[in-house]
Amino acid sequence: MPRVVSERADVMPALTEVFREHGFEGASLALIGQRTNLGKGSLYHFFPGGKEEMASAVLGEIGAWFETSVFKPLRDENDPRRAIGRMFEAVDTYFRSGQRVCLVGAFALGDARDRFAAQIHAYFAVWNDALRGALVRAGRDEETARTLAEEVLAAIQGSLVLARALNDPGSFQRALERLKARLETA
Amino acid sequence: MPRVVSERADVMPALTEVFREHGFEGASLALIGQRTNLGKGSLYHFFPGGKEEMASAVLGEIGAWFETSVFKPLRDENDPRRAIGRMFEAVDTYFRSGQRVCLVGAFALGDARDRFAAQIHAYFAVWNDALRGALVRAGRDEETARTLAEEVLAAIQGSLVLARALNDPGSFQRALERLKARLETA
DNA sequence: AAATGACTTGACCATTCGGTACAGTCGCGA
DNA sequence: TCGCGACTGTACCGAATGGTCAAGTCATTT
Repeated sequence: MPRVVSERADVMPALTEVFREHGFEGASLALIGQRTNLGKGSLYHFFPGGKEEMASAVLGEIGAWFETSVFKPLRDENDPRRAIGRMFEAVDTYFRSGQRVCLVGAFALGDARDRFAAQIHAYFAVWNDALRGALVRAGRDEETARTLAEEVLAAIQGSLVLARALNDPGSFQRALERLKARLETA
Repeated sequence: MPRVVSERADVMPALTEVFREHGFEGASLALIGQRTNLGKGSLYHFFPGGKEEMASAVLGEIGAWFETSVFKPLRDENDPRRAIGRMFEAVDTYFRSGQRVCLVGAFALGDARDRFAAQIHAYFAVWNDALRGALVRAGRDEETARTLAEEVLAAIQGSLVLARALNDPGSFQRALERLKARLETA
């Protein structure tokens, strides 16, 4: 039998995909095991806390990715308009132009909401804040920026729901285009 | 022991709430039984197809409610602006001003997507169509109406996600106000 | 009053669940 | 070369899962 020494990081992509496709309750250890090519022994070696720790790690990784690829640029980049443009690019890539679902959003709507409330809340709150800040730096007044940021987040999440429900990724792409256009016009 | 003769319709509200709160996988028969005050025997008497038929019935009832309370008025009412206003009222009531989640949206994002693809698709497609039609009758050109309808549906769904994630029903209410304002300005 | 049939109960079934235990297998530092 | 510790597969656990079923209980019909 092959000994494939792996580390936690190696299984994260597969783990993420399983939770994204099946939700928390739907992702059984059996399924996780076969998708990661890891026995329960290994799984519990890397995640002593079991399924809950696995899901939490996935949320953490997603949060970290967005932090470096989206939130931080929104806060730090000199040109806020450029940062916002990059945000849309990153979002489009991440959600595979609407073919992928937002795990955090799915968790928020489902039964995993309470269990991971803090991480789910943080994801959206931090994004909202970073975007609002960038909009202010781009010249919007505080109130408009607040409204716009909330609107953008909701539109992204909602269009992902629609894309998935109607089996039409175009819903997501069109939403992104609309949002870009709206944020560009001063 | 009390004999409480019930019919299918009596258990629908409780059934709906269980699926809404726990999703398809998360709603166990034990949970369903205690929330409906019905033993498995009765449950299987009313829904021979088991959990799947229960969830399907719930989706059907939701669809029917929206059909008579939202879609049909959008299509048939003489004054399309009035119909749209009523749609927002109905939606606000139905989702308890953002404290309730959209079961159809939650199913669309989760693992129940494939199982109930047809019903999920129909819900959004019919709504989209009815709203687009009303917007055209209200004076919008075909293309604007199509875009606006899609935008409204996505905004509603997205703001429900946000409301739930941020634990702030206000996200939903503000979204509804914004949408109302946007659809009123010709 | 007997029969019917919708409704209910609770025991029961095989399967799967998340999780544990443990006997290994190997890479690596001493 | 030896032993430690990281890693892995598998057998196993009790509980819970979705689902079945026989044996009722009654209100209604006849």
